[in-house]
Amino acid sequence: MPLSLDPLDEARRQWTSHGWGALEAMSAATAITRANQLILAGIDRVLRPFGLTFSRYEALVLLTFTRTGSLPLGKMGERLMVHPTSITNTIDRLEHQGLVRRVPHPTDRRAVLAEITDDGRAVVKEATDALVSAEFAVPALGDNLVERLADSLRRARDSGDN
Amino acid sequence: MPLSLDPLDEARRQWTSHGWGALEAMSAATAITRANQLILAGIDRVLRPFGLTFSRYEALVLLTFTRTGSLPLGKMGERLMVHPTSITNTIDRLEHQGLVRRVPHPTDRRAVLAEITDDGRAVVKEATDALVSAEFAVPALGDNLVERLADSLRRARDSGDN
DNA sequence: GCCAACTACTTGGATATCCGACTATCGGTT
DNA sequence: AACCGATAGTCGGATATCCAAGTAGTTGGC
Repeated sequence: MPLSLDPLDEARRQWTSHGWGALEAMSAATAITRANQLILAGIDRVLRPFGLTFSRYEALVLLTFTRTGSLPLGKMGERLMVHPTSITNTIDRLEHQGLVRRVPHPTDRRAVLAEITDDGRAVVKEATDALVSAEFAVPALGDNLVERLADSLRRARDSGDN
Repeated sequence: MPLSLDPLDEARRQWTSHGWGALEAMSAATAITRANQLILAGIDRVLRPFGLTFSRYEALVLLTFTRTGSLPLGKMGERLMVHPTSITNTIDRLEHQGLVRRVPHPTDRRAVLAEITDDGRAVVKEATDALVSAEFAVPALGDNLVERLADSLRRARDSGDN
């Protein structure tokens, strides 16, 4: 699935000729959006045989990285930068798949811990091998787009008033 | 909504200490995912007062950039790199809002053109002004993340076998 | 000129995400 | 000790996205 740069270039051309501003920021935003679409599609395709999506995979990896194999849902949402309700949904599905289980927090009765199961650990291991082999679908972007994206971001930073 | 780089750094540290591979590709994929979450959230917040999402805004801009103010749905899906069914959904909503209308393709009776309305043109103009003022939410990433993201992408390109 | 293969779009079903609102619990203040 | 604001998670509703499958129309080969 090669990305033609034409749409991005065409957008820059049209944007300029309409006299609209913030060209670099627009380019950066658009490039990130497209790159995300490509990478997410590629990663999800690699993960499908394991019955996982990138969201669920990320959640499992997070649990793998803790000493106890468990975390409060809220902490997971913070780390993954998603809304609390998204984590509830993610853990619902992982729990239904038997890859994590909900356990009560030992000291805070409001909180719920997600704890990875043995099955969960096994699946993460296999899925990680597959993702590493696929270089996380980043190569799917192609040298050109990676370079272009990096350039756009640098220029947006340099020209922005942030 | 500042992004702490800690989660990304922490992921790199843990990933390395577990002896997992494709570190740069993983970092690039994760950084793009996070950047996309931030930018999309920022842009959608700017667009909400206009009753638009980024998807619908992009579709309207695409139509604005054509001579006739219209395009076949399939072409739009190609340009925006989304599945045909997503465009159907997007145009459904825009049509319901009165910002575009479906018109039959003059020569191909399979195809459907989406044509921007006067209301659509007016809304795009206002929304664009707002987005330009907000620098497309790219500044929300912060200098650090933009630089880090650009670096990750470059290193992923250099270390990848693509 | 016909039929098979292809193309354009839509429909139905699934997942992920957000927001607003709600319940339960915690903790500091008075 | 009681209360009240803050916190943790869940529920209902909305949007965007994909995939599989279906319908309608087009086109090329024979």
